[in-house]
Amino acid sequence: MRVTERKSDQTRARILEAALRLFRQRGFEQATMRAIAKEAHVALGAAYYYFDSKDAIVMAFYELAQTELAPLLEDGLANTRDLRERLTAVITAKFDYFEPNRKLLGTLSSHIDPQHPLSPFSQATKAIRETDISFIHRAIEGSTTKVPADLKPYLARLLWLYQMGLILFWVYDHSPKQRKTTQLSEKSLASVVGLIKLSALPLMRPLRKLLTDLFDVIYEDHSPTMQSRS
Amino acid sequence: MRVTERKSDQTRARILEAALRLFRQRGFEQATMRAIAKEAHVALGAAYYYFDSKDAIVMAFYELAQTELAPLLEDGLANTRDLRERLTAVITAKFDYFEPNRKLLGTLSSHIDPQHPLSPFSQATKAIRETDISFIHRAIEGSTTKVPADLKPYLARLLWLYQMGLILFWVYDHSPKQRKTTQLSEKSLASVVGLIKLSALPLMRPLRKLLTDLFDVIYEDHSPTMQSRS
DNA sequence: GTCTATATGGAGATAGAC
DNA sequence: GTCTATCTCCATATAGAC
Repeated sequence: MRVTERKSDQTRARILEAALRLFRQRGFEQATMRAIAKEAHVALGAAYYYFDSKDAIVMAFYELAQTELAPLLEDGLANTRDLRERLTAVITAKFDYFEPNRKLLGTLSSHIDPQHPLSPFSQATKAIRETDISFIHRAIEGSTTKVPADLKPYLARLLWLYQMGLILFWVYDHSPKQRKTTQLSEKSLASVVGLIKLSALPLMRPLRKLLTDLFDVIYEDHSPTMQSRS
Repeated sequence: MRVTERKSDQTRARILEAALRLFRQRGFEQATMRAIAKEAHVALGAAYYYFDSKDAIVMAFYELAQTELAPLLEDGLANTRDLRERLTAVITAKFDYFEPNRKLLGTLSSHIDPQHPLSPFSQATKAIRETDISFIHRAIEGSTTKVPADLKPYLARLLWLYQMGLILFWVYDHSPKQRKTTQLSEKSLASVVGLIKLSALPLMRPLRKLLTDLFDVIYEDHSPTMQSRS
């Protein structure tokens, strides 16, 4: 029996799909585990057999999204070497992919707290986050734009944060077809790329330093360090 | 009987205090209405007599905070005319005041969604928000720093957002005594004020335009407008 | 008007039979 | 693996005493 055909995998997938369907229709809180189980034609206990908790379903959604998104991001990066266009491709791919689940992402954005497992900044989502950042990294690396050496180690994370901000705005953007987000993306992206190019001027070194210093403070590790005695 | 002595006001206050105490001790979700009622030495029903819901208690906390914060902010603005110092005073006053409830603010920051009543961006908290912004406005107006005319209508809201960002960071800052936030505030505040002064150069006009344009997109009203025919 | 006692209904989660 | 039956806990509602 091939692994991909295992009945349990199908059931699991069915439950996940049912959950996503309900999340979309009625939102996260309204979609109770009972309703999800019913929608998937399994008993409540079965749903809990496959997913430890309701949050675990969300985690599975994150992982599924990353898997499905990867090739789309690949495609986006294949077509151009212009930095602005590359970043646009990455962001647009995400908007397109998440469009059906925009409202779900909305209620999930409640979890800003890095301590909460479902937060995009949490330990639990670290692998997903790092993969995501690596796409931004590649968008930069494969472009024709030259990035100053002192800025290089920071830029991908910086742009990732920027892009998370756009997504957050998008999630709560109630304008028709999220037109405001489109405008905001276009205008701000042009500025951002403009600033990156400007920042390459030798004159701008102090400003770059300022920025990277701020970033160092934010990411600085304050947790009690292990005494290593090699 | 003086209004301030009404027994019901005392009971109400006692419930609010009990709630805040529990919120601080165990966090928002763990502090159940039952526990709050017990802590306040009233029956569960009494708590609901004074507050329509658990969220209503939080709203009362917001309002209390604003009332108690106002004179502290006044003081902060009375001592200096330097813009950086004035902004620092406002932000520091808030950090100091909210220190005991930092974790509570943390769980409340879940409500980023402007649709949620408890969100700092919601309709329900608009009055509080506007008062808060007016303090930033006064910090700017009473300072010696000259603000370009085209930037003026935007600056208070812009700095308010910036300051909300700092508070958000502070709320999740687990470094000892929130030292990271202190560093971040100091460094970024100096830059911000520096940028404001720089932005006054005639040369910088296009950059100001860029910024205000972005801001217009964000705040632009997309809701169906009433046909007014006066 | 103020408050107690009790009820409702639904949530996430689990134990244990099949 | 999958089910049924059940647990526990909660926010909230209400009837009616004082």
